[in-house]
Amino acid sequence: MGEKYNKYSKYYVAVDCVIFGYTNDDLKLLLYHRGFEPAKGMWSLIGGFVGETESSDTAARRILKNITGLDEIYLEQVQAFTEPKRDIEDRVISITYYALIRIDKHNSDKVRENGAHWWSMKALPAFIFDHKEMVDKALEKLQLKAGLELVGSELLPDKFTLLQLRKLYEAIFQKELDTGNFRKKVLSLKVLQRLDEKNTTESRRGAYYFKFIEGAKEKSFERIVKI
Amino acid sequence: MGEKYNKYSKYYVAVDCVIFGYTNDDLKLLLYHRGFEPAKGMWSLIGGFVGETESSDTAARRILKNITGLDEIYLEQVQAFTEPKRDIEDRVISITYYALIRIDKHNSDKVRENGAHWWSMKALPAFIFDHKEMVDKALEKLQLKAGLELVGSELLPDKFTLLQLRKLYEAIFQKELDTGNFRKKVLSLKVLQRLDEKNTTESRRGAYYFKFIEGAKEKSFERIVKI
DNA sequence: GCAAAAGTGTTAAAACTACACCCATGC
DNA sequence: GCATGGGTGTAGTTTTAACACTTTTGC
Repeated sequence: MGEKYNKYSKYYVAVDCVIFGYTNDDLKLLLYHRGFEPAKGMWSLIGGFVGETESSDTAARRILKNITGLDEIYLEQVQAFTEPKRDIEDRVISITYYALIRIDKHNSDKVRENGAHWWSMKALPAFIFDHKEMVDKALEKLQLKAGLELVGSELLPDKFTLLQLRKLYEAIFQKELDTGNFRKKVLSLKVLQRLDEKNTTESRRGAYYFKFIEGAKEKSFERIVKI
Repeated sequence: MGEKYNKYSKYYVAVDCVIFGYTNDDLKLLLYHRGFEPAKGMWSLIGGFVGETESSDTAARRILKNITGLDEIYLEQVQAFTEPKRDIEDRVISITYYALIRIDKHNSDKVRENGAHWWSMKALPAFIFDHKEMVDKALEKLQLKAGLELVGSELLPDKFTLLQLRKLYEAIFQKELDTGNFRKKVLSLKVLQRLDEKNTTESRRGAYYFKFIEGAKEKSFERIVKI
């Protein structure tokens, strides 16, 4: 390696992942419990250091695979957090990502082994360092995405009802949405296909299942929810 | 400092700034000419390394102040670029920012001394490393911002005509906008105040100058240009 | 008089919003 | 029969988009 830069300092570089999942009408985050001082008992995002041969994207995928068993996770960089004293131990630059996880597909034993737990977004615990800020930024970014294109295939089971989809959107935007209007908006995008099968567990009448049409990306930047 | 992390590697951390300015109906970028091999003759964003006591935000402000003489620049983080081999010399993580500069206010002598030049977005030169990608991402982010709130105070002189504002928007979105509709949309936001003074240099008839009303933030997330 | 930008007006289509209302079914 | 979500319909308003037209003034 060259030595042109050696009057400058180097720092540790880590990734932290805001892992969103969705079950039971509830948007959730996968978090680690911190079992040692300092900040023992608080919760942290799942993260790790960036290795010498990998990009931060690759590192995030490695870490996510490790803990959830899943490949091909939807992943987006949020931003870098760089305050010199953000980590108590030493200077660490954190590059934050958010990930969308199908809880029904992930390896829950592995998660448990690793000491991670799913927390509802409605009642999050105390975070270490600047992790709360990371979560806030990640949610903002998720809202931006969900407002411009229909998310769901990354979070819902393969087949789902429009109630489930609406509840997901309500969880993401943390507000209630009109049943009829949401339905019309979503169906107008032509990315969902109705199946000949009904879900009868969530309502008396039963609601048709829908699935995402393979490869049918809605025309970009349709507005789904006004933010 | 602690030694808990010392089995991990450290890397150089730099910031690169995509500096937007606007003059003569033209959106511009401030770039450095690279005077040495490798990649001699190509152009690079303006950047520098992050010091031990500063965050990347602070570093970006320091570098911007150095080259433009300006404090209080509008600055937003774009994202981190982390490919292991993105820099030829050694591994450097780049945290990319974009900045909006009032060209009429900046110190152009200083810029010249530093070997920087303004390039029109319409005809950009060849960039080193991944700097082209940084510019693309920065423009996307600027479009997102400009689509949701009225930018201009950061790029235009204190008083400006609606023609100038529209030309700025056309430069940002790289497409033509309807005169009448743009005018109505922009004025409906109630953030501009018409002055009793006309600009007669850009049209025969003369156009009223406008200025931004101090502190009048439009209600957040109005849509100005559909993206 | 012409060109060029300033500024206003018109109109149809599309999108948004807030509802009302009937349907199907398990309890 | 009633509560619950499923699903459709409607009506008023707002927003968008395209473009016509009138004004002003230097050349």
